[in-house]
Amino acid sequence: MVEQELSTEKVILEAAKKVFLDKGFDGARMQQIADEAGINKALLHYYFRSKDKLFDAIFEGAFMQFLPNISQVMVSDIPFAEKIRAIVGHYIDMLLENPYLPVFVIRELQRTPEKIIALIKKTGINPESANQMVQKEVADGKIIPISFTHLIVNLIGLCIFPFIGRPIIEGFMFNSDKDAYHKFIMERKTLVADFIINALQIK
Amino acid sequence: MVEQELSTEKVILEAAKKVFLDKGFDGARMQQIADEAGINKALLHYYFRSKDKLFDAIFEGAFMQFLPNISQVMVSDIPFAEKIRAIVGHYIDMLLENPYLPVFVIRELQRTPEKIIALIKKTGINPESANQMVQKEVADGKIIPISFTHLIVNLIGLCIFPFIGRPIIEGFMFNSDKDAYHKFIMERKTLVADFIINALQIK
DNA sequence: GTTTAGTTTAACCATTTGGCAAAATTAATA
DNA sequence: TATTAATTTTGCCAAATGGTTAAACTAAAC
Repeated sequence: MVEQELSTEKVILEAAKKVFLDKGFDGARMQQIADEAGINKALLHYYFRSKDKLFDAIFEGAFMQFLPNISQVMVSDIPFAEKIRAIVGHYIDMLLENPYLPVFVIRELQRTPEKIIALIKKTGINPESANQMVQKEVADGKIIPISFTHLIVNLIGLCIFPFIGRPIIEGFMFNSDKDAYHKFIMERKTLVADFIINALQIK
Repeated sequence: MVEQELSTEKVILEAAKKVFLDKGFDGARMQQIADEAGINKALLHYYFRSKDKLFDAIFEGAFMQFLPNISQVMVSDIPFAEKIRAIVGHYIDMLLENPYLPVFVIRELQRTPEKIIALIKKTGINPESANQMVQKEVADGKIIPISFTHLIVNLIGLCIFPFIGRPIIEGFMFNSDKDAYHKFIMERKTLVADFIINALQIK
């Protein structure tokens, strides 16, 4: 038989993701997840023994989404400036679709840092190729001397802060004008890339 | 008579600040705060009727500390580049002394955004003078066209992300080498300012 | 018709917030 | 100094919250 509707497990995972993303582990309630999924609390435990296990089931995916995939773009055969534009553009697009992701990851990063470091290491992500790519640009005199770490920290910081600080930016700087905030984010897709490219340029 | 030791209220506030900063409202426990203060749990309720009230008592101060004081520097009579250096330098110094502050504020900003927007508005902070200052630089052709909002969002994002992302940067990029992380932050005091100044320069 | 997976109801129980009255301490007054 | 009043602190417990489990029920599969 064809399952036309989502399986219970999927429904739970989706509900859990929604609630955990919004409230964080400490703020989330099993009851709220059950309500969101349209089932009862006990069923959550039938599928995922505990709150912790349920959380783990959604966390890895969410966290992986959070990490920008730098390496792929960095080793591709396009000019350096285009690489920056591509990474920033894709990353901000992802953030537009998952605006709660940064706050969620940051919160959990503070709660269980070791667990998350272990997760990154497990994935085998390796910044070495991207690092060498950047250092070659530096050596060739194409960009100012800067370590890969500083560069990537700058890039991510510039991309995520508008999402992290949304309440302040939208509520205070834009007097709760949602459209103004959205326009602001859209502007940043090119503005941030240009900002970085300009900052890296040698005078 | 001279009170050589801190009053009970101060001790409680300090303990509360420490625990709330680390764990957030949802993660903090009254018992833990009492332990930290070396007093009885009931005494917390005697001084501050509820967890909410105790939280409010520490929040405003913490939040105000988080906001960089831009206006003061912006209207001062020094070259624009020096203003950027001053703001970034002071802000990173403050973050070095209060490394948990950004995550704390971000977490609570997500939990009760309205409350915090109201708080900012209450303080009467006004970005207008700083805004005009920046727009004059733009009009005079000293820097590229950029809105004050984009500029300040860039600046804050560049400053706070290394603190927010510390576990990843220190644990993953620097293989848990604390000294390397600290050196990295120190480098950023000048690097971030230079990065911004360079990015704003017209070619 | 028996077994099994999925689901619900109901309850349990640990944790945590918060209230209250008594005890202890400090300050004020006779 | 003794007494009284006010403040601070403690121990204890009520109430609520929230994660977890047990038991019962349903429906599908064999």
